[in-house]
Amino acid sequence: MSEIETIQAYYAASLGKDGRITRTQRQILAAALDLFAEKGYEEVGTREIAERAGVAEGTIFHNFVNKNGILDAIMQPIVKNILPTMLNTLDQAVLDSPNQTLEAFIVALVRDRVKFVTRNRASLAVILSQFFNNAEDRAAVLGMVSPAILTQATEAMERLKATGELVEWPNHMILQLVFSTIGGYLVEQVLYPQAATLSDQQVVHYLSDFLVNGLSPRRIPLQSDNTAS
Amino acid sequence: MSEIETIQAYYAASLGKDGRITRTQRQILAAALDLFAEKGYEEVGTREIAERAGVAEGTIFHNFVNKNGILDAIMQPIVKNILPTMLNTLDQAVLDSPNQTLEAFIVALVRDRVKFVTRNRASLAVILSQFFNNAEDRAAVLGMVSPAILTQATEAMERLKATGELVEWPNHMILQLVFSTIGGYLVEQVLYPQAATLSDQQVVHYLSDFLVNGLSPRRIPLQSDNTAS
Amino acid sequence: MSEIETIQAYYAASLGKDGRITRTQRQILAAALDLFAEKGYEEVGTREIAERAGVAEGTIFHNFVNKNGILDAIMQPIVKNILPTMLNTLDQAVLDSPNQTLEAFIVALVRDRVKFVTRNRASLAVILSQFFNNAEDRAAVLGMVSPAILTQATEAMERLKATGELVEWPNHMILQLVFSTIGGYLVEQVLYPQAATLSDQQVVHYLSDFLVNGLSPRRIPLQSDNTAS
Amino acid sequence: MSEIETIQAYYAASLGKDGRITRTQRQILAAALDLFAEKGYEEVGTREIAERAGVAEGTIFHNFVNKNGILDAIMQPIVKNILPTMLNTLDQAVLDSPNQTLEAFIVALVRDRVKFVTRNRASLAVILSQFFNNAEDRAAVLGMVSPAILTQATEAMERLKATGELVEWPNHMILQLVFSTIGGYLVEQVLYPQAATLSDQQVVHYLSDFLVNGLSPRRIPLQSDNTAS
DNA sequence: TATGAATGAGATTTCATTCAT
DNA sequence: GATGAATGAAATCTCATTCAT
Repeated sequence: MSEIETIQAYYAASLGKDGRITRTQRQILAAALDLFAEKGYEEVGTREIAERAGVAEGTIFHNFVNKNGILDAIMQPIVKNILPTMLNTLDQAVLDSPNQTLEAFIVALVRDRVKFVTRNRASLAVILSQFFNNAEDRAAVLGMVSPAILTQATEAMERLKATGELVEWPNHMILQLVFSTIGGYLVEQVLYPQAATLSDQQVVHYLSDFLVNGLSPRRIPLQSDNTAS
Repeated sequence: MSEIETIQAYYAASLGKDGRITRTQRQILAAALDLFAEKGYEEVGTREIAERAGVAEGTIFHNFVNKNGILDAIMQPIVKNILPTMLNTLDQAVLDSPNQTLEAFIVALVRDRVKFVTRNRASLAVILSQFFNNAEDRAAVLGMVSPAILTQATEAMERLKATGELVEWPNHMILQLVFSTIGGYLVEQVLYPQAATLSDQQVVHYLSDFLVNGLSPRRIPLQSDNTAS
Repeated sequence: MSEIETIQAYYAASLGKDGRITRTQRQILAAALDLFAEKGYEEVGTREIAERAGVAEGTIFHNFVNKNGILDAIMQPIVKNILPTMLNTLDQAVLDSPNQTLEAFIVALVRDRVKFVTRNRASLAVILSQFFNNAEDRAAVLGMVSPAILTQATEAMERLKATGELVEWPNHMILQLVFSTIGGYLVEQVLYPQAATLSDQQVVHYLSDFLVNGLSPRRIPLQSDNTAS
Repeated sequence: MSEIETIQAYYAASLGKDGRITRTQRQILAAALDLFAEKGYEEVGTREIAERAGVAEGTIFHNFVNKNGILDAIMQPIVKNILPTMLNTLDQAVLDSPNQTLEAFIVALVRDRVKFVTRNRASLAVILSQFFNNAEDRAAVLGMVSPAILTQATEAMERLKATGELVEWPNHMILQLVFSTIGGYLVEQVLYPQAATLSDQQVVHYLSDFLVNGLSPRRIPLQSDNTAS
């Protein structure tokens, strides 16, 4: 994953004539982000957004064409740029060192995600909400996982299984467990932004350790212990 | 948890005068459940529900007072029971055999949830959607996690830690990981109902095994092995 | 004015097959009377009436055909029977003694009205409300003042003017003042049923005295006094 | 009372940003006033108002928030001012000439009210209707009779009694009679707007004369005359 | 006779969007 | 570019009334 980890940096690309985001646009986006995260897209009216942003209702349509245009402006940078980039980064790491251990692999994977979640809570709340509420938006999020990436991920898993680093479970199930663990952290952060009792570093440690142990091939002594009891 | 594992069984408690759910009410609930699960609560109109249910629009309001009343009738039975019974199971398992292994404990927990998810996909889809979309509904779901239940869960974890069955991590983190793992399965089922490639039994095996290994105390040999490599 | 001064006595004539008013009908009428007087006809729903009456909604239509049927049952006895009777009584009194003084005449007039108002507060509240809100009901109330009665009243006023008992003002204005004075009392009673600080007898005295003095021909000394100052 | 005698003049205070009433708002208010006066508030739909006003239905809600908002805009200026200014007049009359006769005093009072009624027939019809129909609106009208104002009125009456200008009756009864006389005229004007056979001046004369004679202390000669006859 | 579930026409209200200024 | 009044389609909801039980 590269340096671009904040949404603001992406607005320039999609808004404004000369790659610049207007003060007005920023006000509207900030207001909408707050409100969407708090109440959900459907529950927020354009009048409300305009009021909180301190602009006229018409100004919203001047700048974003649609109510949906605001949502796009919030989701696009993450869905179209950051997440794909992140997935590519993951893949690159795997490709770079084919004989990497599961631990190193997972730690790298988790660390990036945790940082990202911490930095983009509000936007992720909106994306998460849309993901579960709108089939189209869900497709958009899922669509960014290109088949190529999936293929590469599958290859990585097979390689790790071959070297005895990964349990011999269906790849589909392994992926689900990895996503669940990271996703669960995401959900917690998004829903309780205030309760950050652990440092990012600690979280990375726990999640990685949990995943590594959960997905490592079962050792003989562990099995015998269980059998013995 | 035990006997009550289908939503229909709960409707009786909250609807109808003598604990019975009317044919009309069932029609409306079925239609609404389908539509909500498919398009999301906000996207479905009462007219549409009435049409699919084969009743007049007024009949909806006669039976459920509100559009929101339908949603309540769908969510209530699950929301009011899923977590409490889940933790009941946990408590029961602990009471039944205080020196039980983490494995048996988690297997019981996971098995119940997997069955429940499989049986109540549509309703859970609606609840999941509302949970992320509507602060009020989220509060309703979370509000039912009474402090008493949390205390019980905490006690159970402490006991397992004391007997060396559970890793010495913050309880909060352990809970999050358990919820993540089961929740991830829930999300997958809810979003891709068709793709059931694994049997319930297999899923229970994988999830349990993953959790048990992920949450077991780290063995010295494992650590030294890792360090050695 | 005869003895029939309470509404209940009239229900028999318009309801029930054998001139009897059912227990159910009484319940409905009582509930409706309360509610109409409190919130106004339009603001009260049939569901509400049924609830307060402790009957099913259908029962109302069984007994009164219409929602409007209830209103009719409340208004009819007064509008169709009592008020006309009262007006005829008034006329009779005038006819019986053509050379009566204004005082005796007005005292008789006022006394009957005051008693009537005191006894039928609630129903009068409903009638008053309808009078100002519904052109049709207003016509019904006004229609009960037959031209014949008006003619007789005019004759009475002319006679009193001829004998120097009544000011030489337009009859129309004199009637308005009489109605105003009595109507003002009606309004006060209807709107503040609780605040009955004066006895009927006292009220009759004040109203009569006020009317007699207000409508007596002006004496010379009074005029000269004013001029002198 | 003085200058502000038309409702339009009051709208400015409660509507529009810079104390101005929009052309659209005036159209809506005019249409609503006509319809409410003609059929009563409950019988008029917003669609009907919009049609007669020549605007879209949404425009009503854009400008008045509620259907009830229109009613408020019609009632407020009058309700907030009619009684206060009425009693201001009373107070002013007393301050201007403490030794004024009852006659001059009542003439001033009546003249103001008669003018007001003549000019605001339609609005008063709506208010009158609501007053008798809706407990809430009634409370609003009555609620504006502040204790302070009542105190002033009472003091004025006591002063007039002390100077032998006013009959020694309960203040409450005197007020009722004054209100009845003026209110009766109001009702007549509101219900039969067309039948204006008398000029304002004549009406003022009759009502004042009636009140003055009705409320003047009874002269001994008058009493003896009556007794003698 | 009494019931109360079902009805559906119609009422109010919301809201994204347009457009003249 | 910004405004905000106006729009009208569509949504939710109310309510008197019917009718099978």
